Amino acid sequence: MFRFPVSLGGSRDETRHDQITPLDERRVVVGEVDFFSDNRVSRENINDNEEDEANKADVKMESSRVEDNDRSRDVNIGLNLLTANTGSDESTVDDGLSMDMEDKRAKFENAQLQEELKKMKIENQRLREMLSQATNNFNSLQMQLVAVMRQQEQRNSSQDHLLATEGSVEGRKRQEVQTMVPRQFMDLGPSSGAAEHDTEVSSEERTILRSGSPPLLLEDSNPRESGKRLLGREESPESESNAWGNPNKVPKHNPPSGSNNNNNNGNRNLIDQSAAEATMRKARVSVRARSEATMITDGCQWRKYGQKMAKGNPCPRAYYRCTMAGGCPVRKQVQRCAEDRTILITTYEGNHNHPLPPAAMAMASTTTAAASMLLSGSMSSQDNLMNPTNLLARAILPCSSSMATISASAPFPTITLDLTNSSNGNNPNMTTNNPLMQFAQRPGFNPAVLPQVVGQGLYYNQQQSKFSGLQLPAQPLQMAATSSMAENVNAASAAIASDPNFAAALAAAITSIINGSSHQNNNSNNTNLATSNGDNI
DNA sequence: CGCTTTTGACCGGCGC
DNA sequence: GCGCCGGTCAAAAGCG
Repeated sequence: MFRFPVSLGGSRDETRHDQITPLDERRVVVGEVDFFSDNRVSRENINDNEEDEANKADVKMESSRVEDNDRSRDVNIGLNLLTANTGSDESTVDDGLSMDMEDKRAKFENAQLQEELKKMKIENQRLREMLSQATNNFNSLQMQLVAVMRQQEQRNSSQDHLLATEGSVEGRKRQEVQTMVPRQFMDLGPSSGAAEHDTEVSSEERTILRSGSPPLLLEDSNPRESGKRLLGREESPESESNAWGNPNKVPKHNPPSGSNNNNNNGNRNLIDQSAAEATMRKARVSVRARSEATMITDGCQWRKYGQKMAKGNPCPRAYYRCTMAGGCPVRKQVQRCAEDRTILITTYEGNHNHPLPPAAMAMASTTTAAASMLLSGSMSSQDNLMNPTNLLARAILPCSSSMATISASAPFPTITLDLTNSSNGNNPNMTTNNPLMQFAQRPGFNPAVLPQVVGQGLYYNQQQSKFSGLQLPAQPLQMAATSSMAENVNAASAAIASDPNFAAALAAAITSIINGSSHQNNNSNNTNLATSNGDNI
């Protein structure tokens, strides 16, 4: 087991430049875009610094707490064993033993003690991973709930008018019909020029978009159903083999559950974990950023294992694998945008199965959160990963019609975090409705640093073991309950400006996007968060 | 010498 | 069945 230097003042200049980890040193690539380089963070932002301090303190508390736990474990274990030892010291039976024997015994017991300690640490690690998994699941459900609430709110507001003008029975019927066929989002795609976006929209996707929406499944419009499905998916022992260990055998779609009935508790968690990994493997998080460098610096250690020329793009696509730990399933693809070669598109897949340095944690948390968010909707249907009722699609597509594409045939759901921020000027509304963009558009704020801001919020939460999920509910629900856009904006802004908990800010931001989408159906033609499920590289 | 990168071969999925 | 394509493998080369 190894520990990374916990330098959570990641957003401060001096820490970044003075405390470069050995890994960082090894991996410095000339000209890389360093998303997490602190000189990108405006020091004018006092709040950020204050939050850093606060989080630093929190993390310190956490680590000290962990140490305390370890100590307490030590004490407990030690007492048992040492008691025997002490007893032997006082025992008249052992009086005849030489000091040499005592010494050997002490050493032996010390070794035993250390062994025990190791086991406990491993167990502790395992428990933490389980807890993290549970948190992810919770987040997913939370997001679904928020989206459903928003939908209902939308329906209610739109139906109020209908009910006022028509008979109540007629209105109720219409409401039911709308509930059954929530296809307004898919319709937006082709009509709003999704295909014209750029080469990120594959020809396949264009075909799909032109050919119209695939049949919609109804389950996802029902919160209970989707929740059930989500749980069913997560609890189903999808596949025992680690998808990453054998990448070629990763099923592109979830096989029917029940293919494996090995449900003894010992394996259950492992199975759930591997199933979750396989699930996360399928979700991709794509980050677009302007960069002349060959690769962005995300704090992780990558090894290139392949390069291919992708169709429709003169720039080669490079494949990287995380090498920070053996068997880490995380991979990423790096490719330049065909239309604008200054844009570097990095696509992440999978979850790290090892501790990460703070800088890497930022991006990892961001991608994990995005993937979880994406999967919370898309994966709830076993029949079709890209069911258009996909939560994220529902949430985001209306306000991102020019960027978001949806295809029923593409293998992997992908969420795109667009940090190029190239067309903000075209849509001033977005700057007020999207707290992420509010962040990015602060004076002196480089949009490329966005993942750091978002990611560290999650990171801090995870490090505090309080977990973002446990803190997410308050604000998203609160936000979803408000119907006024101005309130949303204010709440989101306030959350970011004053709340040291960045995860809450993230939640507010996401919720704001979700809420904002309902107000921007007509005039929004860009966003910094888009979904697609094809290879949009 | 060990690690990383390069690059052609290979494999599986998918459409025709 | 065949070809295309994306993704991965693995041997060779490069590098410190």
